[in-house]
Amino acid sequence: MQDSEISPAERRRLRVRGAILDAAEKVFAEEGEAGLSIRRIADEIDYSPAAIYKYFSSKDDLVDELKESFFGRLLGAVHEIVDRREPFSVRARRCMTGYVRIAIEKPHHYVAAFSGVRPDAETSLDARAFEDTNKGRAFSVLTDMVSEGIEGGYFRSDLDPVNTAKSVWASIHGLTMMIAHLPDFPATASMPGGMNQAEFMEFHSDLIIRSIEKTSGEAA
Amino acid sequence: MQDSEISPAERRRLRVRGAILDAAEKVFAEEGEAGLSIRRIADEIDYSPAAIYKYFSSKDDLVDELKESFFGRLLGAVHEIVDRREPFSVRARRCMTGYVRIAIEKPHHYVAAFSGVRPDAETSLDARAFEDTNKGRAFSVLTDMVSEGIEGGYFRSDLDPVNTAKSVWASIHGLTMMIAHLPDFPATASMPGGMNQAEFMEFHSDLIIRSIEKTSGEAA
DNA sequence: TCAATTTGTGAACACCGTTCACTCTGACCT
DNA sequence: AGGTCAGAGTGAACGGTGTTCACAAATTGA
Repeated sequence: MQDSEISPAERRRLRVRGAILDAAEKVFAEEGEAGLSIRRIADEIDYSPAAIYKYFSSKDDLVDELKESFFGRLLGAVHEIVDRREPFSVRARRCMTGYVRIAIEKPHHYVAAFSGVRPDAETSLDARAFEDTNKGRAFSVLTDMVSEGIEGGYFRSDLDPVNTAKSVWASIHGLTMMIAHLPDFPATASMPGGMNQAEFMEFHSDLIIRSIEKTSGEAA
Repeated sequence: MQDSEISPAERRRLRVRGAILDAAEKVFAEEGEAGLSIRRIADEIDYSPAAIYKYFSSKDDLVDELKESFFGRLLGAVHEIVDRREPFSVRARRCMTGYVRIAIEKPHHYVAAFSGVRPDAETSLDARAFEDTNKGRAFSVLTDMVSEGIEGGYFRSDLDPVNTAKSVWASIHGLTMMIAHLPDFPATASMPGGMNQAEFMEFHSDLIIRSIEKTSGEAA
């Protein structure tokens, strides 16, 4: 064991690396991927632009790490909701509204996290890799939630959990993207007394749940 | 009337403008917004880069026109579906699946069309402007469809058409974005016999419709 | 025919991501 | 202690971007 397994110079390296990520995170949150430049980060931490390449092999690499860590926080938040000791019905709802709520706290992050369209698309994600992603893990949480609902008799028993989870995810994702892209999404000028964001999130979640929940007169 | 109201030099101008848009459209469809550059367009039409600025005030302007015209085509296609002489139930379904199907024929266009996040977000769309947009008109078509469903007794009568249309739009939009970003979206390696894209679109639409349709034992 | 408007251009500006030869510092080994 | 060597950090450069501007060429109108 000697002393701490990892030490003197290694720590400095991690500190600088962290500073780069912090600076990038700050700029990214405020101005999005467009406002983020290597030179800008370098200015922020008083280094030369070239220095950053000693810590990240490319800007894409750096940004990927930002996205992944964001999705990690999102995953953690959703997980926390799902694991609560509460009736399934409230957990299911909060799982959806929570996803949207947390995601849109950092709209640029969320949008960017889904913009990983590789031009070639050559077997872009082979599921093995996908499940090693925070995005993949978030999907797993959703699948588990749906499975629990089916097994618990809350959701229709003729539904396939995986496909259902995908559909639910798509619907939630859609609302999130809408709000992220159209900053005052649910608002409508031609309807002054309309819903606010929170109310609409509830409304949307209601509809989603209604689409998969067991109809009243059905056997378990 | 003399001759054609608009003529000799004006036509040449429109022709060049069109050529620029065509070249841009081609590159954009193939390589997305990333691969599109003013110099690239200029090369394609054998003009100097500066020449383009005699026809468009900025690259954003040019791209906006591309997006708007794409959404116009999408709108037209959806409209065509909605206006068909068919039972409401099939029109409603095809309206959704058609939206997704046509949108993902040009993934780059669709994604870009929703990426108009103005950094300041200062009253970005004041509804008056929104309804003058093809995006806005597409939303109107959806609202009308929902209204028709409610009035015809197909959908729950306690639903507000505007908010319901927004929710449906969000869900459809979500699936479209999923497919656009994750090229082989519905696929799952851990589930070999999974649905293909078309099947999943039907499945997703089924769930959406089920969430808003009248439950069996209910009065009109 | 002459003047005026418009179309097109080449060069430049300021930015971008990235690379490379280079210096310098700090750790390690004898 | 001195010498070596990996690594951090840098300035300059390359090729790319959107955009501007003064200027030349062409087309229009009178």
